[in-house]
Amino acid sequence: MPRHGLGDFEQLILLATIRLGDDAYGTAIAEEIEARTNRSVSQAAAYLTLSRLEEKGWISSTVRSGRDGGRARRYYTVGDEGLTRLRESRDELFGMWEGTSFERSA
Amino acid sequence: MPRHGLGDFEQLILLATIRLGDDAYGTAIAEEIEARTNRSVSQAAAYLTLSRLEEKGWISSTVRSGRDGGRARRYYTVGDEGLTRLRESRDELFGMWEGTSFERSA
DNA sequence: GTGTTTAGTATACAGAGTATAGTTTCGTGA
DNA sequence: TCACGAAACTATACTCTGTATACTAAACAC
Repeated sequence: MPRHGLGDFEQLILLATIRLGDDAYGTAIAEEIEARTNRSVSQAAAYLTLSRLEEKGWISSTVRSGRDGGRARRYYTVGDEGLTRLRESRDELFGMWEGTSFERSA
Repeated sequence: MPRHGLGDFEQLILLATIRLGDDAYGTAIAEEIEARTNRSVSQAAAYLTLSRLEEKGWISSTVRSGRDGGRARRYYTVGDEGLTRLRESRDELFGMWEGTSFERSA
């Protein structure tokens, strides 16, 4: 039973990865989501979701040494598959939100 | 391990219920989602999610006889808890989407 | 009262979300 | 030079959500 699209957390992970661009590694991704959503995100949750997404081929990663020393980091990039899924999720969600009186603002 | 917020499908179900207003019963909710998202939704998926949401107290339901005859239907209404969860999900998602170059359009 | 349609239920299982705990790698300073 | 701490990442376990298949119930038409 393959799933239809993205889970809600997967979506946040992909968006955070895109946002961070060249600096998207595990801990930073978790912090980006925390910062923008006021929701606490454990590192483990982020890492586990990242590796599941990588297994599916929606993102890819490479290890690069930290520039300022420190332990090497695994940096992530969202691939074409991931971008496609994101667009689908966006269309579904925005289509349902539109015109609900919830659509914007607080 | 209670969950943080709404799953993606739960969100669609709540939004469809709000959209349909006075005419929100199981089959119609499934069809509303199909119509607005180009995604196929089985009735069973909709009913199961509706009853789970009701168990949590985020929506409520009453049975009313169909006006045009036919089998009686169970109509759903989103309660305060549900509305609150929806707002939270909206804020999280829109906050992450904003400014990603994915934000709008096709 | 059989057949058809619409509405809803039961069950089972895979997949996504979360928590707790642990390991590895590097820098620092005694 | 090695103990310590911090940052980055891993392992595992478990629950909640998502999905599919199959089934039951009520009303209508004939």
